[in-house]
Amino acid sequence: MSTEFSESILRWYETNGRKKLPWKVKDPYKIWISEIMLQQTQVATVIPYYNKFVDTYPDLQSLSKASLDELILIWSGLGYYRRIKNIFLAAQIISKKYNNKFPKDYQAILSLPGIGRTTASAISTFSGYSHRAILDGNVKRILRRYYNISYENNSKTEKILWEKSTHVTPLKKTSQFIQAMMDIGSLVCTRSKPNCRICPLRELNCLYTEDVQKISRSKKNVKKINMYLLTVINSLDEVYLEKIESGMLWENLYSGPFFYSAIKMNSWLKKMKISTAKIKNKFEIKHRVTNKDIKITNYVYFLKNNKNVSLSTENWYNLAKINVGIPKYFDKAIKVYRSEYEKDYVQKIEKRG
DNA sequence: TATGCGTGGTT
DNA sequence: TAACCAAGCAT
Repeated sequence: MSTEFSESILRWYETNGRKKLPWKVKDPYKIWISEIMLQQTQVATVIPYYNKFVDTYPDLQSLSKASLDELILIWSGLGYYRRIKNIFLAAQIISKKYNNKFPKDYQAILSLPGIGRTTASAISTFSGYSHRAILDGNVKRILRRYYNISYENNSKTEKILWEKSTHVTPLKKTSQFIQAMMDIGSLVCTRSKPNCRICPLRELNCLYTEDVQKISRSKKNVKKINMYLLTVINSLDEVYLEKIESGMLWENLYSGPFFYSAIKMNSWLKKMKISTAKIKNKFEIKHRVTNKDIKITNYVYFLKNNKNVSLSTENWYNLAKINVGIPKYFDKAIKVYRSEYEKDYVQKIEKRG
């Protein structure tokens, strides 16, 4: 164990650490929810989602009663929806196998769906159940700079980084230490323009001068995709939504029907007996996911009487308060539509500023 | 083991 | 604009 390293980090934490984040609590359930939300997601984005979540589901008992649809609704807009499905599955396991008490055993935590080594170690350590190192993006960046380790992303580098993290992580005040590392990573040892002047590792033989030349990684293959989206509205101000099939992007969320070719969209309209004369508006939305650049053309249809079409009567949702989880692009589409066609909505938006 | 998974943000 | 990153995990 490297005492000098950890003592320096812990001293910094005393005066500069983030000790008042909403999930700085003792409840392993709440710590778990926060750790899942924080996977690949920034603190500022998580805070409102976290507060709403623990307000709605304050404990494991309330969570275990929730349906997947309800959980997807509360997760709506946060992204990486597999995470909430795993929370749902884990809640069922905790309910049946652990009598609705969050497990204390590290291997038990690690075996829950959606929980890998870093998340298990963070939950376990923050809950006071163990004293383990983590290896998130912050810790990686600090260690790479401190030890001058290349930015290669292979299993060998990963192994070295885990060894280094375990090496510097103390067995006492472990919780404060790993929190401090993440705080330093996001506040001091930042990706661009790190503030070495105020870094606690400055006088500790940190090897950082400038980032080691990043290995020329294969060009990210971002695909440009056209998507054809249908926003079908009826005279009751309801919108037609379908559950997105498993295997698709955004599976289990709800959306207006969408297609990856205009031909398929048109044959769907024909099958549903929706006359193309009913089209009310058409506009474009740009939406980007990790490796896809999606140009969405949204076609708005208005049906005065939806008895003449073949759409199921079960799939209509109040436009002003859609009570199922929808992807961000559909939220964008609805906002554009409402701002153009609902005077009240426009006024509300203007009032809000 | 390289890739898919969402969204918001920076450079 | 395009590339890259953010409290990673599962396959």
